[in-house]
Amino acid sequence: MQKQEVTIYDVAREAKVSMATVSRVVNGNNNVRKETREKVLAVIDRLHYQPNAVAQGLASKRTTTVGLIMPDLTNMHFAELSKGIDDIATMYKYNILLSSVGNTLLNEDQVIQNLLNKQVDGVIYMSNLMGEKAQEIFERTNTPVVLAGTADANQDFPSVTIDYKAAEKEALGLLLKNGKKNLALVVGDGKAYVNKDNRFVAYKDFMEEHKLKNVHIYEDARTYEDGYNLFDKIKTDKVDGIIATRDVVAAGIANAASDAGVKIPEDLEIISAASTNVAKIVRPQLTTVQQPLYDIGAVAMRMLTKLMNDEELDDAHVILPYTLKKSASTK
Amino acid sequence: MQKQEVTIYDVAREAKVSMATVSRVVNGNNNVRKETREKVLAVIDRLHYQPNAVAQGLASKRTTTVGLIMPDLTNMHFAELSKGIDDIATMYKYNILLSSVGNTLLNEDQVIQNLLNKQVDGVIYMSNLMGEKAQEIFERTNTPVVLAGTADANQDFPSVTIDYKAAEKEALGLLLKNGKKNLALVVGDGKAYVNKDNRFVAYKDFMEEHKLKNVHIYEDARTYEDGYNLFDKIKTDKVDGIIATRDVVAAGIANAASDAGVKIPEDLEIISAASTNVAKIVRPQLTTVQQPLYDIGAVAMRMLTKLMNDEELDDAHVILPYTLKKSASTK
DNA sequence: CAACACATTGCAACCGTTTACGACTAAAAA
DNA sequence: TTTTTAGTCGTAAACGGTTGCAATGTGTTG
Repeated sequence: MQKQEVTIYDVAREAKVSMATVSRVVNGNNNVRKETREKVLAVIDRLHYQPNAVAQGLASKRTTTVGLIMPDLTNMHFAELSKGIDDIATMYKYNILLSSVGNTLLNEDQVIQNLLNKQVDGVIYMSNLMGEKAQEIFERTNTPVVLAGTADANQDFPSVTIDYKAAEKEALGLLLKNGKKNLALVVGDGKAYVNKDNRFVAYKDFMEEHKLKNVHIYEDARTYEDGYNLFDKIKTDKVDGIIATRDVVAAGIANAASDAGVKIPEDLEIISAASTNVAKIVRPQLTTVQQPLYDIGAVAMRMLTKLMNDEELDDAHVILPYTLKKSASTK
Repeated sequence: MQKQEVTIYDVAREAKVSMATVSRVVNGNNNVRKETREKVLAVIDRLHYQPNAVAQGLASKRTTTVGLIMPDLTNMHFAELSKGIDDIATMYKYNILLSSVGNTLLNEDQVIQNLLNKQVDGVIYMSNLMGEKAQEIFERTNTPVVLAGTADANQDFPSVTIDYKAAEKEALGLLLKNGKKNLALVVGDGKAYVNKDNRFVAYKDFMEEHKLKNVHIYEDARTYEDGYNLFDKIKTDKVDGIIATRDVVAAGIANAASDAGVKIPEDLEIISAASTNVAKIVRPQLTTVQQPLYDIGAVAMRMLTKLMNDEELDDAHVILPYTLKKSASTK
C-alpha cells in the first residue's frame, strides 16, 4: 500500500547529494555542476523517481493546475471553448480541474470555493451568469480569474467574448432585409449575461429603430425537443424570422417547421447564434453566427497564464471577430 | 500576495485550542466536545477559514481528485461519458482532473504519469486504445483504474462496456433481414479496442456465417465531412447497408446520399452505433444502437469510488444493456 | 600571496495539514 | 476510597518537497 515508492530523499541518499540539489536538477535550476546533474539524473532514472506534485504544490505554492467552471460538458458550446482552453493549458503545462455547476446557480459558490481550496493557480469561468456570492469569492481571492464567452456586467474581470450586440443586430438586419417583419428571439437562460445584457438589448434597440412592434422573446429553449415543441407557439404568433441562440434548438424549430409543411426560408427564416456540426447537418442548413469558440477559450487561457505569471494584460477585455455565415435557412 | 490568509493555526490560536482539535472539527471527527466544536466553528466562520486541500492531501495522502483520460472533449461520445462520471464524482465529493490525449497515442504515458504525480486517488480511462507504456504505468502504480466505454484485451483492468459484438451482429442482422447484402462498416480508429477486438470480429463472423462475400471496412472516418466524402466510395462499392460508429459520420453519409438522390432506406440503409442528438436531427432520422453512455460513465465512477475505498468489486467487468432503436434510416 | 568573486552545494526552516500517542479529567465501578 | 473507563484534548512527528542563506571550493586579480 506504499503509494510513494521513492522520494526525493531516496534519490539524494543514493546520489550522495542533498535533497536541495536533487530538487534543483528536477526543477531545471542551472546552479548545478554538469557532472552532479548527470549523476542525479542517473539515479532518478534508475529509481524511477517521480516528484510528488502535491508536496511541490505545498512547498512552492503553485499547483500548475487551473480550475474550469462551466455549466455542462455535453453542451457543444462549452465543449469547444474547453478544447481551446485545454490546448493552451497543456502547452503551458497546466492541468485542468473540472467543475461543472449544472444548470442551476445552486451551490456555485461552494464549487468555486472548493476549487480555490485546492489551490488552483487560476480559474476560467464560462458559466452564463456569475452569482453574487461567486463574485464576492472571486474578489476576495487573489487567484486570477478570466471569463470566457461571457462577462460580468461591470467588467470587473478580464474576459474574452465577441460583440454579441453587433452580431445580433447584423443577424436581425439580414432577416429584415429579406422581408421578414415578425422577428423573434429564442434563448436558453434569459438571465445569462449574454442574453440579458446583450441580445435582449440589441433586439429591443433594433425593433424600436425599425419601428417593429411585435416583440417575441422565447426563453428556456435549451434542447432539440424544446425547439421542436416551440414551433407551435411560433406559428401561432405568426413569426417569420427567428434567431435562436443554440443550434440544436434552431434545428428543432427547423425540423418542426419542415414537418408542418412550412417552407424555409420562404415562410420562415432561421439564424442560429451558435455554430456547431448541427448547423451543417440539419436541412436546410442553418445560417449561423460563427463564434470563434476555440479561440475564445484559447485566448482566455493565454491571458490567464499571463496573470498567473504576474504579467500585465495588454487588454483585459478582448473582443474577437465573428462572422455571419449565410446558408439555406435564410434567403 | 499572501495566498493563504488564514491557516488552521490561526484558528487554533483564536479559539484557544490546538490545531489537532481544529482539524478534528473540520473533518467531522466526533471526539470533540459539543461546546468546543461550536467555539471552533464560530472562529472558523469569523475568520473565513478554508482548509488548504493541498496540505490536506500531503498529510492524508488522499486528494479527493480523480483523473480522467480521454481523447477529445468535443466528441459527444466522450462528453456523455464524462457527464456520467462527473455527476457521480460530485456526489462522492471528488474533483476531476482532466487530461485529453488528443487523437494520437503520442505522450499518453507522460500525460498519465503527470496525473499520477498529482496524486489522484483514481483514474478513469476512456481512450480508445491503451498503449503499452500506459499499461505498464497503470500496472506499476497502486492507484486504481477503471476503463469506461472501452477495455483492454486481457481484461486486466476493471471496465464498463456494452456487448459490442452482440450489438454489431444485431444491427447487421437487421440490415440483412431488410434484404441488404452489401454490408459495410465505417469506423474511426481501426486500432481501437472496440473496433479491432469487437466490431471487426463480429462483422467478419457475421459475413462468414451468412456467406456474404463483399467485405467493406472503411477506417478513419471521424467527422461529418469524412462521412459526406466517403459516400462516393460507398456508392462505387455498391454498398447498400452501413453501420457507422459515429453518428456525425452516419449523418454525413446520409446527407451525401440524399444529395446524390439515393433513397434511404430503399437503396441504402444506415445504422449508427452511437446515439446523440445528431441521430434525431438528420433526416431521415437514424436507426441507432443506443449505448447508455451516461450510465457507463456513472457506473465506472461508482466502481472507482469503491476501489479508492479499498472495497471489493462484485464484478470487475460490467456489461450494460444496449438497445437497437429503429428509425427511418432502416426499413 | 592575500583578497575577492563566483559557482556549487548543503543546512534547515517552512509550506498547512493529519494523526498516533499520551495526558488529563470526570464519572462509573469495585 | 481506589481503580477503571471513556471522553477530550494537546504534543509533536510526519507528509515530500522548495528555497534563502551560509559554507565551501576554485579560479582570478591586484
